[in-house]
Amino acid sequence: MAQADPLKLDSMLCFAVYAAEHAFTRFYKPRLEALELTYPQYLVFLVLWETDGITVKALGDKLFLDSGTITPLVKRLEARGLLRRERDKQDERQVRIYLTEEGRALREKALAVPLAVGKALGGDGEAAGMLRESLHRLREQLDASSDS
Amino acid sequence: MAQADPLKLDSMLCFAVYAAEHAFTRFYKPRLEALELTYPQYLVFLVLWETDGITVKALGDKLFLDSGTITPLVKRLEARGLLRRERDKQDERQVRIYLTEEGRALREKALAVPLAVGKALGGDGEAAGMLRESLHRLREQLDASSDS
DNA sequence: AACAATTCAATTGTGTGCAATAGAAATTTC
DNA sequence: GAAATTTCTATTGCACACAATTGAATTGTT
Repeated sequence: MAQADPLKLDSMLCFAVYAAEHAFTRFYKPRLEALELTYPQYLVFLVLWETDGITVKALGDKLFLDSGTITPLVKRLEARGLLRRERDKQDERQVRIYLTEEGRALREKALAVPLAVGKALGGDGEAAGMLRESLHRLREQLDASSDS
Repeated sequence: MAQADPLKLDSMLCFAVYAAEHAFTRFYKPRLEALELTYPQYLVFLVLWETDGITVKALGDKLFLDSGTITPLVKRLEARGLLRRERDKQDERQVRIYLTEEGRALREKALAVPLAVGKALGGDGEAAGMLRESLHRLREQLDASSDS
């Protein structure tokens, strides 16, 4: 049966995504207080712990953020001594981001965060994995249509 | 099999939600240009077209936004003559929001937007419906844990 | 009725997020 | 190898988004 009212808020996938995203941010906030990180800052560290020395561009590509967001975000983290920005010697257009000892050390505290998520969601993580893949496909479909 | 690295970005449900939300915003942006609305402004109108005369508080509850976000957002729409804010006579703490004729007229143009989404996602909408319900449950689980 | 507690909208301050632009550096084209 | 194009970071301006606070209005208590 087709939707009677095509503009009904609660029937919209976009709003379900929007609301879930805010719920995640609210959920993370108190859990990230021990690290003194905001959620986007936490995402930056997830990338850096995997790939130290990444360029600003590559970081933005991974997180789907542009330089207008990344640059000030990373600068705040640099001001706190958690990382260091350095222009690439081979290609001086690029700026590479390196963790400081303090930034690397944050990782230990961060391990508690995904545990809290797992606890909140319950289950064995299979349902969460399926949902994650559905969202991945959704993002690809939306991005593919955005170009055209 | 449990996740080898619990801090791997691409394995995280939170990031899948985060990225999908941004993709939706990017997707909507050009589609909402005909209405000259941002995505959050569009959400406000979805509510108002359903429930004209709603209070600022109730609007915030529906969209999971607080007064610090809603108040300036609605004021911008009022400045453009799309709606009108009026203090409730019975309870003067409350401000009710009423559509103007121009705000009501926007609805016609808005009908094209969900059609574009349906086209981008393909299918009969069943998969989208399932995904929407999964996200709804996810939000409830996160909010329930946020309180505690 | 008087006072305390609660509710609600608005404001301030900080941190994203993106469009548009600027400017430096590298690459391509000729 | 000089000029045009592209790539990359940074900046500016505008719009969310939330925490914390304020102040007005209402409700609850005695």
